[in-house]
Amino acid sequence: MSKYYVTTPIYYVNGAPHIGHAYTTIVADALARYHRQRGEEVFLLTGTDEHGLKVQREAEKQGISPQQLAETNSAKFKELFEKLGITHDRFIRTTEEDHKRAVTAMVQRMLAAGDIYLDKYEGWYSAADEAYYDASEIADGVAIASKSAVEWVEEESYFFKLSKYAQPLLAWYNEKPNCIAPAGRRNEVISFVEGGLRDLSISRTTFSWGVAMPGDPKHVLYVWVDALTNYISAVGAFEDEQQFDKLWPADVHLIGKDILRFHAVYWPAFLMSAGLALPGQIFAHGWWTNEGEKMSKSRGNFIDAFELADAYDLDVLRYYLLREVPLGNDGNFSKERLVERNNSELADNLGNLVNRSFAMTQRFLDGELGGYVATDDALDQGIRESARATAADVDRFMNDCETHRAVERLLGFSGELNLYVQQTQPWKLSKDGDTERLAAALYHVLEGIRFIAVLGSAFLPDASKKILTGFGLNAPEDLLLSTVAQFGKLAAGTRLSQPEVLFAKYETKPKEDALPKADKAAKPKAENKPEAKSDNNDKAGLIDFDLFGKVELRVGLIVKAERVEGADKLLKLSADLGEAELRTIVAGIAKSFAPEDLEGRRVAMATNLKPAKLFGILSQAMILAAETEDGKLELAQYSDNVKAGTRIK
RNA sequence: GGCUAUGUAGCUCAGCUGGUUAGAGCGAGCGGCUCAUAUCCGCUAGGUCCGGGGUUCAAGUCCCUGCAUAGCCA
Repeated sequence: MSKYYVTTPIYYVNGAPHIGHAYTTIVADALARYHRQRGEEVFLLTGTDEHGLKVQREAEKQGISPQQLAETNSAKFKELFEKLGITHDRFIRTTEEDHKRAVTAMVQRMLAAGDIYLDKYEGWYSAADEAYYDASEIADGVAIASKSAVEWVEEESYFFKLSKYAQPLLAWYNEKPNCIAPAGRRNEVISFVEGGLRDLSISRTTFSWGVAMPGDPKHVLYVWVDALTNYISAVGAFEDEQQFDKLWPADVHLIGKDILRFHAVYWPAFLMSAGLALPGQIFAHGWWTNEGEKMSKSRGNFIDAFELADAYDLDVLRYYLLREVPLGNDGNFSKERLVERNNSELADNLGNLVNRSFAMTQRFLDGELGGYVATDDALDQGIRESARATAADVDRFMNDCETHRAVERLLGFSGELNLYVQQTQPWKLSKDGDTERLAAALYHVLEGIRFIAVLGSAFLPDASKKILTGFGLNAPEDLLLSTVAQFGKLAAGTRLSQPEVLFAKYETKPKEDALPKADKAAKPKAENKPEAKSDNNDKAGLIDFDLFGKVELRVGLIVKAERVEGADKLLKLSADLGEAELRTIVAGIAKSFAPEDLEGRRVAMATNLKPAKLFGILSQAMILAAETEDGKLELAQYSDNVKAGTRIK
């Protein structure tokens, strides 16, 4: 049985998990799930990096032990991954005993190879960055790049003969063109190594929270020797030969682009020194920005991973992250895009396809599936061919870690199935009593849906499960890719049960709260030609739903009301519409209401009308009112149960 | 500053080794169906393929150059 070993980085426990942590881990999880479907023996590794000066200092600050701090923060990551439904096979912590033993053994091997020597290090060091800087990189006592303080340090340190490995590394990059991906990253690494490698300091004497240098315990092994070794310690290096031989080398180390050098240069060099095999591939993915803004500590705009998991359906979040951006590119996390993708691709396209197909089978065939017939019909043949091609394409894309293409392909097939339904028109076949053709058509759609459910299970595990359950396919084997090796496996006589709605639509939020109100309403483009197009629809007096949908009605809480000087019919109102600022409304209702009667009322307002100036006051919404027989006005009113700003539909 | 990418319809992007009228999805407009989560299907966008020069019978697709953006340079 072939195996697949995929890793995420281990996450440093000095901060809260954010979108980046969630992303890497979700990608790795999708890859792992897919390979499990192939029937491979899969090992998905993630975990936390817990040693180092920063943890030690933070713990001192909090008055707790480094171990306690690591414990608490590591638990957050573990909790996150449970929440995200990550199917890791091990969550490793660098404070675990077997890991520490492996680190020691690793260094002993490197010592035995003659690659480690004792020397003195001097230079500018930043504790915040845990990095040394060249004199050219600092100014005014701070590192130019990170703005963190540096200090001049001289200390005894063990060094790894990295310089010795420049040529072997270049040979490796050359022999295995895919060992570093994407290709652009590979070029970066090559040009870096071609520039020559300096030996690497691998120990510190300035702190103690870590694994001791074998034979010289006043030295602590520096972060990367310790951390990188997790990839082998987690699978039994130096201890469980059977497991280690089976799983190592890893097939993919999935990492963020910021730690590329450590993985593409140091790590293979360490492995060469220790006489161990090199990983199959190091894949560096990009960063997410937050609504177009770079996330940074100074901005304080990290997207909290827990909030993300709470805000969106897990399938939708996975889908969005995997679909929006090719692995390796930077991406922009935009709520609007996520909602758009959910609504149009998941809900409208796939969700509705499943819903309509099951419903038709229920209604026209009493929920019972006919058997598979390899019909001659060209449309049917097209679906079969597409199903086959989709399976093949998804497989190829997953081999290349092109999750966005795999997902895109699946949705493309879903679109083809929608088209097929439109073309075969089962409702018409039912009416005409053509049950044979009807059964064949629905069979093809449903079998196509089963392909999507199986092939998409790594991306949309929950939805996939709901669909398969609808077919009565609940066994773990029903997920295997072998079940989509041929078209036509859905058994005759299968009784369907309608799955619940797979993807609910999210409301599209107006989200222009930040803009001045006048600008907001001035935006609609139709304004340039105001009169031209108004009389198309109203011949019949009916309007489209779309048109109605454009009218934004909301519940506004009147917080203040006053008379408008010089106008006996007008009141000036300030209303809370759940926005950052109150809106001003000028309403012609003074004859029916005293200002004090209105304050505190929640009433219906049209909120996306073009603002109008009345008596020099800009009115930014309109109140809905009905006239009584005696000419008084009454408002459309809501109780306190309805929050200010709620959309009326 | 050096090196490397990228710059294609309103938005997000495909366009392999140069070759008929430059594509997709979303958005927008119009029309059709009614099984379905008001969903689905069809038609419509007339875009200096960043600017300039060159190679070629023929260039988003190759070369040079300029501009812009991004990444790497311990």
